[in-house]
Amino acid sequence: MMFEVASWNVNSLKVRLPQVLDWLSKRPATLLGLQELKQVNEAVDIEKIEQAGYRILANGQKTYNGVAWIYPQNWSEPTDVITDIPGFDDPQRRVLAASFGSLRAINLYVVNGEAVGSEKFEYKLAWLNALHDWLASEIAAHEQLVVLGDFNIAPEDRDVHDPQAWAGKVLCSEPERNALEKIIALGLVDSFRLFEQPEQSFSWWDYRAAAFRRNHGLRIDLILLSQTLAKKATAAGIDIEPRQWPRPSDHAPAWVELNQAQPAA
DNA sequence: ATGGTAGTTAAACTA
Repeated sequence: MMFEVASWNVNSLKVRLPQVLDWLSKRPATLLGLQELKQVNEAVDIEKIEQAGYRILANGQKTYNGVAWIYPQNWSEPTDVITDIPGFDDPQRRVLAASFGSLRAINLYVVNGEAVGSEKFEYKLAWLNALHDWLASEIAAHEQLVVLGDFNIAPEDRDVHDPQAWAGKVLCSEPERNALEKIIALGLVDSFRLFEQPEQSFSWWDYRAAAFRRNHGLRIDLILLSQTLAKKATAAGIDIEPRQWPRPSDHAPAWVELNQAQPAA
């Protein structure tokens, strides 16, 4: 009675949909959060997804951003869908919360932030601050909560291939890490660290400079669990195989296995 | 080495 929750920044769903369905074909009972769709909902190839036995709930945007849940066809329809941080005015599609039975699932594409001190960096911190306040109420309301996505923050130095080179830089800087710590301190657990992991485990590698071949990566794709769900986690990891496929996303999928009946299966 | 690559969209923007 297990299922899996996973997170994958696909950097264009149009390009990567075949890879997504290929990846899911080997792990059928999976709730998959996608980021960087780079397409509007109307452009998503729903037929291909349904042929593979899945459904999609999307919050898309043209060219940039966009998030979605892909869930098994035999699950009941998601409810209580939220597509924005409440009260935070933002034209960018970065948030998708939905309930699958008693499972509350929040999918995030956190602002990248460009460079410490930039305008986009200030937007990132404001966004994270608003996220924190919203998640406080979500955690209070839902015992079984998963918050996942591309956080664009490496939580600790062990999540960075060269901590000295990245020290103080965007994705690793203190203000970002503090904001993430504050969110986790609301009562969430980084599922990846519940289990022993290989050193130098990363989820994102720059396309440039042969970064993947040299494992010059960062772990910025996270699956955070509420205390109740953390107790049900039986394994977690990052699957680097799709990063080795032709024409890959620059991110690899992160996953966690939960010892629990599938929502409304 | 302030480079390099990838996606979208049509020269520039974002990552």
